[in-house]
Amino acid sequence: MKELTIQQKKVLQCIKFYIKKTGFPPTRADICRELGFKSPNAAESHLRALEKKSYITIENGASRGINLTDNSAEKSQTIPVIGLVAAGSPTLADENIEKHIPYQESLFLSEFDYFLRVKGLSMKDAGIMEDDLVAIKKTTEVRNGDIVVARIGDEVTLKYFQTSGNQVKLVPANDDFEEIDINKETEGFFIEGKSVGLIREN
Amino acid sequence: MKELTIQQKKVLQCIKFYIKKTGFPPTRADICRELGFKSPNAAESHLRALEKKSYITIENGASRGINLTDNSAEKSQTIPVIGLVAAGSPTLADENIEKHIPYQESLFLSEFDYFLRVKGLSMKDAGIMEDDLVAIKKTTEVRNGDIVVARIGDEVTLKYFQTSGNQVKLVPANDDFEEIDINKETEGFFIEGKSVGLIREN
DNA sequence: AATTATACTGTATATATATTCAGTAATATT
DNA sequence: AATATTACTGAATATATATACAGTATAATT
Repeated sequence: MKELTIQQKKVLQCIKFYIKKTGFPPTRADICRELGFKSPNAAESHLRALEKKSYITIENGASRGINLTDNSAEKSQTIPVIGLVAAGSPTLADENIEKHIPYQESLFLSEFDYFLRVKGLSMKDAGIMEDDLVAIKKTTEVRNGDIVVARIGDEVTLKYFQTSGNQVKLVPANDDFEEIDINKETEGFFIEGKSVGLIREN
Repeated sequence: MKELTIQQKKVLQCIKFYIKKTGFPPTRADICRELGFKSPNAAESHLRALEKKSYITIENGASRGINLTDNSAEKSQTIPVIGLVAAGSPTLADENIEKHIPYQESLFLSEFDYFLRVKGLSMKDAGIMEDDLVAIKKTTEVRNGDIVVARIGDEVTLKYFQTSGNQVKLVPANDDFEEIDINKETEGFFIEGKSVGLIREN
């Protein structure tokens, strides 16, 4: 995917905004009006550049024949799914991202940043099963009873959160697993976020 | 909402299809080509009729200035959420619908018809908790091991499905509940559909 | 040093498009 | 019985629109 120049980005944004506002794509003249160009050819050449870099397609001869490609879809419209591997941290780096799911505003009651693919059954009694997608909100502000994503060094786990004073308990929802007792100040210990929802795809 | 004539419905469908296909609305000539009219005025007058009945708006003077109104949006774009009450059947009748959720094509691996709001913990060990939303596909073709929505008279339950011969077992995923044994031909017994996914909103 | 891409203005024009007017005809409503 | 609505054909036209051509200028690439 070729990089866009600042002006080309502006034109692409203008097209998206125009479609959102009116329901149909802009003419060359519309783009000029929105962006302050004085010649329709300014819009024309930007459009051809965007076409060349395949952010749009242009139906030749048709009025308003601009079509956004899949490429040019808003990135913030999709949510990454991250695999929870035993000895890996759920970062938003590309290599950890399993796939993207189209974004949906009202899917859960609160906002969230990514989905975590669950491995293992340590939260079974909380109704969280293997391969479920847990919606994670990135935050360090968690309360007792929250289901949190905790990192201890390279290990990342999903557990109930319990704290008193400087001690933290990470409690599994499965008798076959043992709870983790750790000091808040421990090197490498970190709360990545908390669960705000769940999706099971089966 | 005023009723549309058959021809007006065809024109509205044509507009929707054209936008889906090309990304921008049709011209009068496009509509004529699609529907076999020989005069652009045929399209024009249908458009004005659709405008009058507020299924579309028309931006005068603009080419392809047709805009679908909220009225004309496809109803299937939202999914109903139905409450699973102890002594009530999950029908799609208005009084049973709790709310609507915006539709999302790729949310689960297969298609589904509605969400069922879970009451009780009879499927706890399958990771289905109180107030979860189970995505239900309406079908009678279910297999052993599927989680199904079964109706027995006025009662509706979510259970594992097991069959051999003419006998059906509806098995809970919780030792505190008892399994139901029933004959396929029993009066009032019906498989409403099966679970194909789950959402937890907490 | 030559070429290409970016970023425009300004003019011109073929044609794509909306839209009006004049009809015809069948059906529904008042 | 008169009027309005639906459902078109057919022709005409003003204008909306895409698009080419001629320039100017700067920055990046080969």
